[in-house]
Parts: sequence; structure tokens; C-alpha cells
Amino acid sequence: MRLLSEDGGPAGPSLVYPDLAAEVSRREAAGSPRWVWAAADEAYPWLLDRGAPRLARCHDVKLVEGLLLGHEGRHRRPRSLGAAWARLEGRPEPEDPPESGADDQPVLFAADRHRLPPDADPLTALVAVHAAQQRRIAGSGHPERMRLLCAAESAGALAAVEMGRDGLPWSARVHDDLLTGLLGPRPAGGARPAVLGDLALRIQDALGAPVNPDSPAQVLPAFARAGVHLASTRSHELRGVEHPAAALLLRYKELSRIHAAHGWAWREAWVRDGRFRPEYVVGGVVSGRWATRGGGALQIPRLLRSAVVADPGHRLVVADAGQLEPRVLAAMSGDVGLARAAGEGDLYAALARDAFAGDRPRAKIGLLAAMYGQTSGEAGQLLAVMRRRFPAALALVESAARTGEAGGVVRSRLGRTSPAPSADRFRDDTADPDDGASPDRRAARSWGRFTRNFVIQASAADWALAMLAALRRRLAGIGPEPRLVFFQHDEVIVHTPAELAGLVADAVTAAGDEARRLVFGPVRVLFPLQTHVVECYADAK
DNA sequence: AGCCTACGCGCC
DNA sequence: AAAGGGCGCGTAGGCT
Repeated sequence: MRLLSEDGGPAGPSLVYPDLAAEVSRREAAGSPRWVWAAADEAYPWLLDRGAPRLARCHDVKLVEGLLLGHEGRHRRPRSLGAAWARLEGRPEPEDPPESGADDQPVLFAADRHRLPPDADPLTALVAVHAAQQRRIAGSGHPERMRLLCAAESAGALAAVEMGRDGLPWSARVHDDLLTGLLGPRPAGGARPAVLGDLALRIQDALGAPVNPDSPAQVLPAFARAGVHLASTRSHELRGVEHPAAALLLRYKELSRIHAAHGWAWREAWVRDGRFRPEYVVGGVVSGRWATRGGGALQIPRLLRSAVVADPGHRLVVADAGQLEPRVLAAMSGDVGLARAAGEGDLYAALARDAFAGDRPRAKIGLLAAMYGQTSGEAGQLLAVMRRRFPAALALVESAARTGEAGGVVRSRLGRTSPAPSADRFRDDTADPDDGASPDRRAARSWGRFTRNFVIQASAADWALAMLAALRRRLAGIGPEPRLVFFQHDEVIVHTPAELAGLVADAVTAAGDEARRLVFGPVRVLFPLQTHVVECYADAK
């Protein structure tokens, strides 16, 4: 195993260590190095498997390359170390390898893993690409912001590996009791629970026709024959239907979804040793949100959250940033009225009091419409109120929408950049504004809604990532036991010995403040993290 | 059989 | 006048 010596630099010698994990351990304890590697999702599990400690900091070349390419308007170029190095050398770029799950790649800087040509020395390439990335960061419009973004993204990569390995505490017994209560005893051989078959029969009786309740193509005509004309079989539409089959179908949908998506088969696939271990994909969403592979980790139904139970003597510290996106809009736009509302704990209530005659639901709809670009129904009217009372906030989102409609790109607070619209999804026809309903125009408006939301969602992700990185560092300061076990957009769960839960809760609050300061500077907007110390996730709401 | 899209629903 | 953002993943039903 090789490691670049401290005084090495691009031309310096590399050192060879028979036991790299031990050397990494020694250096991590001796100082606070920032480890530079091609991709944390490959190198870090490999090191942890061999006894390396948790590492404080890293620079993930692949993730940083993705951020820089996006910022430079080259979203679709390959991001691997080999591709970045080939661009530096003026060689043809290799395609990125297909994303895949964990593997047992036995070496850290193996050329083929990163699409390096056979004659390239991986360590030389890594050093050269890292240096070039530092120059590109320094040359970006806001170097401090881009540096922070790259550091937070890289820290996120460490947290993602750790969370995927630690897993979310999951009680098979509680889960089983829930399933049995809803679906009856587990049928043998993966068969459909009797409750579902029974509901299907009752639906057929009610409709007077044999239908598969899972098939909208069969259900719609069956309802039509019964005199009920529906545009779709979506739940919100069925809820307004008097026909007895509607209620039965709604119950069927609810239960069959639990069975199919989070039933016994799901648990056998994803829960081992009392832990649900999804694979987090950092940078999996262009806005900077994480994705997951397998297990649907970002959609754990509320109904099943009672199965998330702390170990004996432990607690879950559950923290979520309420109303994050409107607070982000307030902080970024500097809108005086919205910032005043965002200086309070319940932003929507403050907004309602200040501008919507105390009607909180209408205030919420108006604000969401501004951020999502909704104008149908009541939203259009509420939007007019928003525009009059919060002009700076509306100007920000509407400017982002216009940029997108014209084919331009927008950036988050820290510089994460929206992709340019692809030619097949978008053609600019602003020269022909009278043709209001043309497919091209609709596509442009759709892209405008995307960029409108991007500036908010991506800046919220900036904050969340900075918060996660700060929290991870603060938890390490408490000790080895408190562990991040879940992260979902604006929510984190820490699993900790009960006696440390108070310290963990304090660390959460401090991390939120730190993220606000780092990402948005000295703004009055609050980003409150609601923190609950519980034994069971379901008790946190 | 595998691959693709449409639909629908869970989460934020 | 009208225009609701981002995901993962299940089944159905068509295709090769």
C-alpha cells in the first residue's frame, strides 16, 4: 500500500506501507489530516474493514469533480479520477464506471477502478487532479462557498458510509406485530395475505365484475360501468367517491402497499442483526439531496416508525429542521417581511398573521406555490398576495424560473448548479410568446418550475449537509458511541447511550447554528431544529 | 426472460 | 389562461 509522504507534493516520493489501515490510524491520531482519495465510497469501507478508525476529514475527488463540472456548465462529463486526469492531460475521457454497490476491491489506488489508462500512475494522477481541483475552486465566483461545499459533500461521503454500515435500529418483533395486526399472520411461501385476497373479492362483488385491484386499466372501466367516472384511481380521487367499492379499494391499496413495500420480504432483504442498512448515495440528486439504493430508506412510512427502537440503555435523538425551505428563501432573498416571519418558530403562523388575516393554511399554500410554481386553483390568488407583501422573496424565485425558461442555469447558495436542460426535454421558443400552449412552451415552463425550486431545494441541501458535517464532528467530540444512524433531507437521527442524549441534543442545536452561520452568514433568520429524545422513532412526532 | 414505460404511492 | 419541485420502488402490461 502506498501513501504520499507529507513532504511529497506532486513530484515527491510515495511511501509504501504493508499495513495501510494501521498507518492511516497513526496519522489520524497524530494530527487532523484531510485524506485525499479518488472516491470515499470505495476507499473508506475498505479501510474500515481493515480496522482503520473513523476519519475526520477527506477530499473526495469524484464528488468534488461533479460539483466543479456542474459549476462550469459541464454536468454530463464523467467524474471519475481517470476522467478528470484525462481532461488534464488532454486525452480522451473514459466513461464513468456504472454505479454499483459495495465491493471488495482489494487495493486503494487501483487504476482500473477509476478508469485510468494502464500507463498512468494512480497516485500521480490523484495528486495532479487534486491540485487542479484546488485551482478551480479558487477560481470559482465564490471560492469560500465552493470550498465549504466541497468539504461538506466530502464529509457527507464519510457519514454516508458510516451510516450504511451502522444501520438504523429496527425491531423485527415490533415490525412483525404491526404487520400481523394489519395483514393477519404471515402466509407461507410469500403468498398474498388472506386479508388482501378477501378485500379483492369484496371489491369485485361491489363492482359486479372481476377486476385486479392493482390494475388501473381494469379498475377504471369497472367503476365506469358502475356509473362512477374517474380520471384516475389515485387515492385522493377515490376518497371523494360514494360507491362502496371505493372505500374497499382504498383499504386494499393501503394494506397491499405495506405488504409489498415494507412487509416480511422487505425485512428479510434489508434488516439484519436488528439494523436496517440502506446504501446512501451522496450526490445522487442534482439538488444535492442524497438518494438511497435499496430498501426505500427515504420513505419509511410513518405507520412503521414504531419499529425503529433504540437498543436497551440507549435513546434516539431525532431532530428535524421544520419549515426549512421557506426559511432558506427568507435568508437568501433578504426579504424583510419574510425574514421577520422566519425569525419566529412557526413561520407559517407569522406569515398568516402578517399577510393572510391569520389564515395559516392559506399562508402555507401561498408560500409553497411561490416555491413550487403552482398557480392553479386558489394558489394564483394567494401568490398575488405573496408578491405584494414579500416582493424580494418572490423576485428571487421568479427570476430563477425565468432563467430556467430561457434555458439558463441557476445555483444554490454554496454554488451547486442546476443542469442545463437537455435538447430533447427543452427547446427555447421565447421568440414566440403568443403560442402559449405549444409543447415547447410547456416544456420551458416546466423547466422554469424546476429551476425555481432548485435554488431553494439545493440551498436547503447546502444547509443540511453543512449541519450534518458539523454534527458528525461534534458527535466525535462527545465520544465513539453516539452514532448518526439516519439522514433524510432535513432530518437526522442519532443513536446514543441514554446518559449522553443531552449532550447529543446540544450538539444538534449547535450544529444547526453553525450551518446557518457558515452557509448564510449573519442573517436573522432562524433555522430551528426540533429535537426529541425518544426510545422509539414514532414518539418523535 | 429481460427491458421499458405508465401508473401509483410512500417520504421530504 | 394555464402552468405543483425532488426522489425510490412496487405492479401491470407492452416490447424485444
